[in-house]
Amino acid sequence: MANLRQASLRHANLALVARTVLGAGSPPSRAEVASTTSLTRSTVSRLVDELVAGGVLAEVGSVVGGPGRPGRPATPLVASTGRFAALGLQVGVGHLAARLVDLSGTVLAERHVVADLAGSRPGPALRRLRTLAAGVLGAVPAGCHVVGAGLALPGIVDADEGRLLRAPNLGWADVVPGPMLSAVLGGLGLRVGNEADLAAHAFAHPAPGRDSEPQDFVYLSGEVGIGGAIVVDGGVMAGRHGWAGEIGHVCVDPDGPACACGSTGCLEQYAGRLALLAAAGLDAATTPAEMVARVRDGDEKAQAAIRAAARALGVALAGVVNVLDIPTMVLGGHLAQVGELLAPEIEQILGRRVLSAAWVRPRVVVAPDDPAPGATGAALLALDDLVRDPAGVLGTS
Amino acid sequence: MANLRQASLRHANLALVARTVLGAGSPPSRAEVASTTSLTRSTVSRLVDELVAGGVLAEVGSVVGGPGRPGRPATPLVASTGRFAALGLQVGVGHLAARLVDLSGTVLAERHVVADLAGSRPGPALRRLRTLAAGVLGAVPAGCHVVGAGLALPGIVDADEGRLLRAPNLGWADVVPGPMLSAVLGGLGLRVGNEADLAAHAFAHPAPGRDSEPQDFVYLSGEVGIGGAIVVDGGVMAGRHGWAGEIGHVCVDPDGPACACGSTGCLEQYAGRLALLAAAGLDAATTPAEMVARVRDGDEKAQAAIRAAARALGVALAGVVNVLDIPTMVLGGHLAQVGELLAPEIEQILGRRVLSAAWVRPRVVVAPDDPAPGATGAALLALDDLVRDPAGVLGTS
DNA sequence: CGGATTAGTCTTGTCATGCAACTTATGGCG
DNA sequence: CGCCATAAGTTGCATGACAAGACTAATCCG
Repeated sequence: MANLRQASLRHANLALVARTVLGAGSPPSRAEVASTTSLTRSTVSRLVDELVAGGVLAEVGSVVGGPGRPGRPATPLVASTGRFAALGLQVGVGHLAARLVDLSGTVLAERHVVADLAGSRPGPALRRLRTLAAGVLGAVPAGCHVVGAGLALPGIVDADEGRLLRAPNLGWADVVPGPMLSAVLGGLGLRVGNEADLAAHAFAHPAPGRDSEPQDFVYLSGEVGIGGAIVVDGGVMAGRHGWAGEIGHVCVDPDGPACACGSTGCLEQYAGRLALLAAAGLDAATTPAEMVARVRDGDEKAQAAIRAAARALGVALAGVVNVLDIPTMVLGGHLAQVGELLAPEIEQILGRRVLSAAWVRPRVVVAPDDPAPGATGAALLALDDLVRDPAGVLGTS
Repeated sequence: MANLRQASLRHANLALVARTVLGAGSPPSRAEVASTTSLTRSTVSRLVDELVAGGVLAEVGSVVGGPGRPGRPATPLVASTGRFAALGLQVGVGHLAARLVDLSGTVLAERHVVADLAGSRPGPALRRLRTLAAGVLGAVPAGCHVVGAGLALPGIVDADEGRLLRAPNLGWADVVPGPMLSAVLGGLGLRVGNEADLAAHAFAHPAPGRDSEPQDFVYLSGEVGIGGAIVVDGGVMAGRHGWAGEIGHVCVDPDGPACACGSTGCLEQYAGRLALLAAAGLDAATTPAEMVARVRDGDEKAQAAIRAAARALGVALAGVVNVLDIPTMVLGGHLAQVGELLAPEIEQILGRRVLSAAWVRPRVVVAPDDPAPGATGAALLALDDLVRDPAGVLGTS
């Protein structure tokens, strides 16, 4: 709750103008920005000129003035491409990824490798990630400024200290990845976050400053276990210590099977990837696509496993919806790949178990197939800082 | 996301100064306010003068300047008493209440009646409430301006439309109380809210602009069923439609007893007041104090009922903690009255079932005994508007 | 070619804050 | 008792950000 001086005013309005342009469906003119922000045209003009000079925004060359529309044609404004970018990294249980995303949301460069890191040691894995990051950073175009870096990790993270506290599925505990990567990052400063939180951020924001359709939802990220994130009004709810969203360990049945976390009947024991495959009598290496095929072919054991998973998800999510009043669920990770099978049944259970279902029917959405949404989210998070305070990168701070 | 003009700047800084004074532990001087807000002394002086002239703040007559402390003595500032107030109303299943709370958090007037409203009709009940409100408003001191009114209701509420959608324990559905009370309220405008949400607000804020210790917690409000509220950073999380916090209908055991809401195994079926008494083999009219006495006297059935309730609460709350990372639980309503019995056992279960318990041990707090905290919360909510934008009540808007 | 229309720029005025000097009120010390 | 140090609060001036409205630019249409 800092005080406000005149400069803050300018900063806030710069951010407002930047967000308005970035978030608009089609490139808006200065005049349009003025009318949507209810700033005057003169003020918007001045702020836009600064943002264009600073490389945050750009004027589209092609001037728009269709027939039947008199008057001076507008100069459409867009996020500038390839001027500011951020590095997004991800360590998954089955892969490593690095991405460079720019202010317009374009992926400028990308590296992705499959790697089985279950039970691995952090050092070698982070060295491999460092190589990926170096490759991506080598592809930075001339004149492009990398403003930040983020790392998505599948576990409980202390964001303030940049520390991974515990990642059961990797077998890692108490790891601080920043120093290991700093040789490649230079002075960039690495922001560490939970994979589900960052994937959820990417789902809510296809590009910096832009909002996608559901702005309030619960995101489920399945890789080996099940992670989750709560998104309210486009922002990820971090919780008191940044550990919110551990939906995988919500209790579905107190008398259920024991979980590695020490509790019993956790959701993960029913709908985690390994639990799902085991219940279907399949090998741990079976791909989700194959599982889907078996269910469609009438494999009764696989069908029962899907039904059990959907039931567990329905019970757990109904509790979440009752508590949070967020009636949209997004299935990501392995849950996305079998999402078409799960969604109808989950929706039916939610309809029965959610108190407010009579007014607003909960719905289940399947996330797009992306092997590393956490990397994108990590990059977007760093770029969001720029959007929130564009004055920081302008000459006059 | 409105734009900022110079006036907004002044409004924001007025609010900042007002909050700083109201939220301070001991009455601060202008100079202290300047240093905590990092505004300059001159700016603070000007803003404080305006707030004092407008009746929001007041200077304490007794000037403070102890020995061993040279320099001109400070002029302590406090919230002005009896100049601005708000009306808080509450309809419970067992009572009606009206309170008048002023900007310093002082209750200027109060009326409270016991009434069994289970299965009642809204009209007569609201007429009785109107009488209470009139009584309280009749006690408004001269020169005191009533700035708003709020109403706490035990059910699902549409705050924007001021409509009670459904209150199962009252037997009410689709009621709009505003018009019924407008004769007494004048042009005041009634804000309607969920009882648990407003009680939680009162717990988080003992007075307008003042924060009490836990600023992140889950509040449970037991009357007949169980309501709840999520408080994050001192603010009640409303959810997408304002219906968040229905913890009473979180599923504890999918194979458990049927609930009136249409689901099975809801928390309310284990820890609701009636369920608790039934499990203990006691009459529905038994008071919580009597129940506590029986447990302490060794009544095994009562002890078992408490244990079952604690177990259900533990399971449900563990899910909430895992999802939200809010490790503080506050027991209100009838749960507060048997809270001393429940708290230790709930804490133990949370310790086992919460993933992050190893780092931050969840704790259970018992709310102070107040028959109508929702009424206080409703009044505080209206006063918070004033604190958030004091310019509204000053001469120059 | 001129009028209508809309986009964008420029000039002037307003107003809230920062800055720094000033006034006020008190304690301490010779 | 009187002077000085110290801290609180006030006053006048400079800065800078935005609003208002006039002005210029570019296009369509008749």
